[in-house]
Amino acid sequence: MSKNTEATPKRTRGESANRIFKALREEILSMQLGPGQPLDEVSLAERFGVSRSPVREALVRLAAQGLVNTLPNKSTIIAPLNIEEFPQYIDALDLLQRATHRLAATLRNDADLADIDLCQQQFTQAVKEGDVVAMIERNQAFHMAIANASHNNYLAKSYASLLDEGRRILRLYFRSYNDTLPPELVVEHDRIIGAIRNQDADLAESLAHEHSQEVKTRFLEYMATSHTSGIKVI
Amino acid sequence: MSKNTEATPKRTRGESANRIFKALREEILSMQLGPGQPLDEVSLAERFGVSRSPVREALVRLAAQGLVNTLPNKSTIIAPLNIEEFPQYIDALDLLQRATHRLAATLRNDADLADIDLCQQQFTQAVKEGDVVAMIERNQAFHMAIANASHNNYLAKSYASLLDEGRRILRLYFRSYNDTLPPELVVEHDRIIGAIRNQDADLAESLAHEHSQEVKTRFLEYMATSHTSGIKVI
DNA sequence: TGAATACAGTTTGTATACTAAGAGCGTTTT
DNA sequence: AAAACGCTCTTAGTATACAAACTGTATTCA
Repeated sequence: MSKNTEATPKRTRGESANRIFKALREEILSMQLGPGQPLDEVSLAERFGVSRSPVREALVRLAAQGLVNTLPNKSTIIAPLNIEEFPQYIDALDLLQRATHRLAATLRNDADLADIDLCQQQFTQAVKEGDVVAMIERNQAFHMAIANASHNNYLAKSYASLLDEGRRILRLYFRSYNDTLPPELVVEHDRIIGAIRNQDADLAESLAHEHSQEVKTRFLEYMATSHTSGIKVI
Repeated sequence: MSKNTEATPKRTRGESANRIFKALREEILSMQLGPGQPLDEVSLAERFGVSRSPVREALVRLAAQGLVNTLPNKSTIIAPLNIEEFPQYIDALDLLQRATHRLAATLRNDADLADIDLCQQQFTQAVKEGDVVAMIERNQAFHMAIANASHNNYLAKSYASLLDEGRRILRLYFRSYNDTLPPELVVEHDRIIGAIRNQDADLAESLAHEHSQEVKTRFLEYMATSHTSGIKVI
């Protein structure tokens, strides 16, 4: 193993715990760190070139967000993603998505629209380049820009945590298709933008609903597919 | 066979941070610790008889829940509750409350109903005794029992964080009326229980909506009341 | 007199040291 | 030979030590 640490030379005081938190969070959400994988405090400290203290702070924050599970006196592991709760997840996502997108259509201002456009632009770019990880991230940013345009922090915060949870499932889903990206996602986003720009709340909610149901359908199809049917077991 | 560790009272290791977290959380939500009040790590460590390490862990977890704000290199303070966002808060609470209570009416089982009944019993007791802090806590437990009966962890978790946030506002509200408790709250809860027991989803949602709107109306009336109108300034 | 700076005190952020709780493995005891 | 005991090793939880940043005050200089 390389002894190369990720320690930054400037290391502003009070930022190292935050730095580790964001780095680990990104690796967990992008599935570079798989569910169930143990996280050792000492090796993390070595990797980031700090002591265990900021590492522990980062782990506590990750645990508070449900991204890792702390086994008392043993280790902390990447939180498993329980696929069996997927229908419930979609129900919750659908509700919050409809609510935020409907409110956004009513309450959005010019600055909100500009933010949304920018996110969509970056999303489109990621799809074009076939960068799945970036696409998932930009997709989340796009919907969060809309949620912020709803001007309801409470709904936006709940919605954000659901989108976080979903990033790992989406990663799993696209990975199963060798990371090919369907370009119709861009069109769907464009339609949502149009509804919000025209302040058509009913249409925005309806499109948000279709969008979440589409995710549900696609993922359930993927789950129903037998990936081992071509393998002879006897 | 492993030993029954629950029986041994010396399970202290690994619990002190959790103990401090729960104690501080309760004091914040019950407004014993007022918004804006600074929390000093050293005095907290002295108070709980531990070092700063578990205290810091508790503070980090509280910060993750939004109950305290960490000012870098300075202090952590109890998070201010921003009354100006109250209408947005009620919007969010209303949405999640309707969703969870509707789902609960459809999906509840006998164990759920027993839990809800127990919470309502404890809530009634607190109202009878005029114990406002206990009443607010039991009210939250009652609605969370219903949310758990919805069998959707994602919605329940979002709803729980909103109820947490609301505990402080409710405390503020009742304190302004010298902690007198209106007994009709018990009746409203009983009606909700009836709808859920009868699996009347529409009624359960409707009652949940009325319930949240009632909180909104009462609180806005309270906010609109001029508490200084009897004081001559000139 | 007023502003700027240096100094001291306080408190957080990080590093390190110490302790206890499990996990693995070998030895001992029937 | 099998189960129980104990040894060691690893790792998390806690305590303590040290360093950096912010606050306030007092002194100095214009």
